[in-house]
Amino acid sequence: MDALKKAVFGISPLSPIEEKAFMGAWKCWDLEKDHVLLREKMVSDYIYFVDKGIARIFYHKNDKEITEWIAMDQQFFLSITSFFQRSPSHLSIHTLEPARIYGIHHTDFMSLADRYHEVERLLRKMVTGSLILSQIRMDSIQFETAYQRYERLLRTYPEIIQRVPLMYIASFLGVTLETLSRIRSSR
Amino acid sequence: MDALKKAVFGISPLSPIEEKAFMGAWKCWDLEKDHVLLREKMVSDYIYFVDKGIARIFYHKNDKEITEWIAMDQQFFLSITSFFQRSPSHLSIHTLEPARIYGIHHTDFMSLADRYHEVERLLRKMVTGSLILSQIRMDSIQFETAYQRYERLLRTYPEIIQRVPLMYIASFLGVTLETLSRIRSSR
DNA sequence: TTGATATTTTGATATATATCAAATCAGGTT
DNA sequence: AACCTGATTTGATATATATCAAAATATCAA
Repeated sequence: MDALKKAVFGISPLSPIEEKAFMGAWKCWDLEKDHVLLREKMVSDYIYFVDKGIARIFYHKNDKEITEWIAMDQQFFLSITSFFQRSPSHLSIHTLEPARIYGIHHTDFMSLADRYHEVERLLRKMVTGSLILSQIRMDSIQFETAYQRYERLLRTYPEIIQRVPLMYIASFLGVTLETLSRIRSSR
Repeated sequence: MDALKKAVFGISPLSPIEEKAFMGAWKCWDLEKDHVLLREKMVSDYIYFVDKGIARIFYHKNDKEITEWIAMDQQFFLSITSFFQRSPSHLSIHTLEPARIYGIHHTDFMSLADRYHEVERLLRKMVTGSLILSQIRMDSIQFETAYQRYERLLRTYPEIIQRVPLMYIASFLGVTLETLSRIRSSR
C-alpha cells in the first residue's frame, strides 16, 4: 500500500480525512501470470495500479492482437474510454507476470470525487498527466521512425526487454515483430 | 457568450454562484485573420474557445510547419503541455479567418477550481474529454491509412475543406500535401 | 532427454507514402 | 486585364515498413 500511497501523493496530496476515505477504497489482488483483469466488450470498472509485476493492455485488429500499453513499475493503468464513458471496452487487460495489483472502482472513485474536492482535484491531475503522456506518445508514433521509438523505449524502460516478449513490444511500438527483430539486429 | 455557456454547461453544469464567477472570468477577442494567439517558446496562459472563425495549432519540425489541430465550430483548444505544465510551448496558434475567440487565463481557472468544487469537476471533465479525443486520434494515426483518415475528417467536419487550405489539412492528417492531393483525386 | 509449442530471426517481395521537381491553377493587387 | 504570389496538382523515383514464408531458437511439460 505504501507504493500506492506514494504514487497518489506524488500527484496530489490529501488531508487526513480524504486520505483515509480514498486509500481505503482501493482493493488489492495477488494474481498469477496471464490473469484476465478486463475482457473485451465488458465495461471497465477499475483504475489499476501495478505494485509489482506487469500488465498488458491490448485489443484485436483484424484477428491480430495490438498491444496498446504495457504497465509496470509503479504505474497506473486503465481502459480510458470504457472507464470514463461507461461503455464496453475494445481493450483486454492481462498480467504478463505474477503481479500485485491495486484497483479502485469507478463508483467509489466518482462518489469520493463528488464528496471531496481534494479527490476531484487528484482525479483531475491524474487525467491531466495521462493526457500529457498521450500527447507525447502521439508525437512519437507520428514523427519518429520505428528505430527511434525503440530507442526511446529502451531509455524509458531499460528492463522491459528482459521481461516482456518481443512480440508484445513490437505491437506496442507500432511495428511488426519482423521489423522489430531487424531493428534490434542493426544496432 | 451564449455559445460558450452552452458548451460549458454541456460538459458540466454550474450552480448560479459558480456560473457567475466562472463565466465572468472569460475574456473575449475579435481578431483579424492571421492573428497570433500563441507564439512558440512562450508559456501558454489560456484555454480558448472558438465562437466563430478558425484557429490553427502548429509547430515546426525540420523547418516545416506541422499542423497539430484545427479548431473551429464551438471547440475548445489549448497548448496542453504548456498550459498544464507551465512550460514553454513548442506550439504556435494563429487564426485562419477573422474570429471571435474567448479565453480564460490559467491563474483564473486554477484559482476558481481551487475555490469551487464544481469548477474543479468541470475542469476534470474537460480534460477527460480531451484525453478521449486524444486516444481516438492516436488510433487513427497508427492504424488507419491516409485515405481513411481523410474520409474520417470529411465525416467529422464536412465544411473544413472549404475553409482551410489543403496544405494545413495535409499535415493535420499526417501526410504530405502531394499525398493528400492524390487521395482527393482518387475518390 | 525428447518432443511439442511458442518465440524470434532471416529472406524475398510488395506497398503506402515521402521526396524532389515541375507544371498548373487561384485569388488578390495594381 | 495582367501580374504576382501562394496553393494545388502531376510525374518520377526513393524509402521505410508490411507481408508472406520458412528456418532457427527458446521454453516448458512429460
